[in-house]
Amino acid sequence: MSPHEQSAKLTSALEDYLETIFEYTQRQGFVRVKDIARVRNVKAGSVSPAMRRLSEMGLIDYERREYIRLTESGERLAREIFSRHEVLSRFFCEVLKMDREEAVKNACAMEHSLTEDAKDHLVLFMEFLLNCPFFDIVHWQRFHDQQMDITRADGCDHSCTTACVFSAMRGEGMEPLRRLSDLVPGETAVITILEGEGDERRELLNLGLIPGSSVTLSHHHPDGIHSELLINGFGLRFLRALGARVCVAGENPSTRG
Amino acid sequence: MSPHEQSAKLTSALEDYLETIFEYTQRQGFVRVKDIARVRNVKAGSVSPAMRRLSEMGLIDYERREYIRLTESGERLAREIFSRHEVLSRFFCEVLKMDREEAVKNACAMEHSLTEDAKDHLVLFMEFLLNCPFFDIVHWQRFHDQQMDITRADGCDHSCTTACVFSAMRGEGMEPLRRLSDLVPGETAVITILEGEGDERRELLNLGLIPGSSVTLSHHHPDGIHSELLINGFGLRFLRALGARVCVAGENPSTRG
DNA sequence: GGGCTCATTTAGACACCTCTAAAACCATAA
DNA sequence: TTATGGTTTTAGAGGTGTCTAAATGAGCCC
Repeated sequence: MSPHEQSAKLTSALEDYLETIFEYTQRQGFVRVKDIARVRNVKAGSVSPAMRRLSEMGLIDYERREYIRLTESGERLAREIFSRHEVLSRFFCEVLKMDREEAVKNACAMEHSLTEDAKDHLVLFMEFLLNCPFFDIVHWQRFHDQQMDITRADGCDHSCTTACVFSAMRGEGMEPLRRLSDLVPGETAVITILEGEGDERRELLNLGLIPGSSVTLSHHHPDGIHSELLINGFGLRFLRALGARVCVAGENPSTRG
Repeated sequence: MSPHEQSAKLTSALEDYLETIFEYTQRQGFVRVKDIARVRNVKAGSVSPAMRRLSEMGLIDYERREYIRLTESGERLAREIFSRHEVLSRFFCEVLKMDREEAVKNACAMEHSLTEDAKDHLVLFMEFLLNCPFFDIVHWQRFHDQQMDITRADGCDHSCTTACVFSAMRGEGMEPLRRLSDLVPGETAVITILEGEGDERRELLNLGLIPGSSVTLSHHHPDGIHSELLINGFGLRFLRALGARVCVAGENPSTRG
């Protein structure tokens, strides 16, 4: 009856349960333990105590063995949780152009830790993209598709294509791009493009070579095939051959201004 | 010595420990239990068993009561985890323009659930923004600052300003925008802008009124002050007065194409 | 060596979430 | 009314991660 602990923070598991209840009740008006267990892929024995706790918190109306319904405050909270889910999955799906399924999977896992502040900024950004004529979705779409094709390609080297696309976008014709491997000791630059495909590309990322990162080449290793560099203060020894796949710009590009 | 379970998936807590060890050893070459406990804000008694497990997995070199160092495979994995962290915090900070501290806080909490696929797409998007001349960072910056000022304002109604900014961006002069409250029963539209400030804006979001969402007005409630609508299949009763703060576009805007 | 101090480990508790298996409950059919 | 079958709850156990408090170890000064 009384909302005992309405202010207490929910655990992620309880948030998930509440969200499932919301989604289900939107369709049916009520849920049973069995439904929740099925949707959330757990056993009914795990759901039962969770319902008791949600009920004690005043978030659901629940008498043992009866239908489960949201209270008013429960629905408000559930919509709030669901809104985090929606913002994230919409961003992944519609802005980043991920597969719907993969987008939702990520959103489900990340939504519990998205702060209000982050949500505010993310939504504002999406509003901007939705309305700004200077963000040319056509270019982004084309670039995305082309890159994704490349990562799925059969090993053929498309780096020239990539450079082309970027050069065209920059309005610079076919002017050659500088590479990480071109840097001289002591020189600092910003990473702008990774040209690797698939796993090779991921290897670059996993080493910390992330677009937007500022890198300083410390020195070439005596072995002649490695170089040492500093990425945001972290040291890294890498194969110079790999560095040829990393494009850099001499000064901070416009996005950082 | 031997990497017993190198393939076993790490829990988030162990990932955090490994990441902390990485960051610390980059500066000092080694870490002690005490350092980790301080940085991660836990007691030494909690760190100890975690180090034993990481050691059993072959990710760190650790003899009881000695310094902690990463093994080769541990460092590789740590860099991979750190790369997820970097991608996310860079996105929050440099693209979404959040405060560095808040950006890192979110990244720390979300990094453990960012899949490879999501990271790929996010990085690709950042590459695009870094290089695309059609994404005019100046407009985004100005819009961001203006909106953020609005949310921090003292309650004065800036909706005209907001409309102005958007109209200018769309190159439409001062042509009036349609509102959610203007929809007639049965009509469908896409949410483009939320004009509320601070908590009012959040209330809209928490109800599910998210930019990009498709909404269909079901009917006006007999009480005259509420309306019922469908957002992506979910029902919602809302105050029509609130709907005046929500801008909509008749057809899918360009971002969805 | 003795004693001091600090770091680390261990042990015991608690919380949370999950599972399985068995018991309790309920509705419906015979 | 009784039997049956599906649903839900309970009980017990395991895994993870945290804490506190006490025990252990190591270094250092006298």
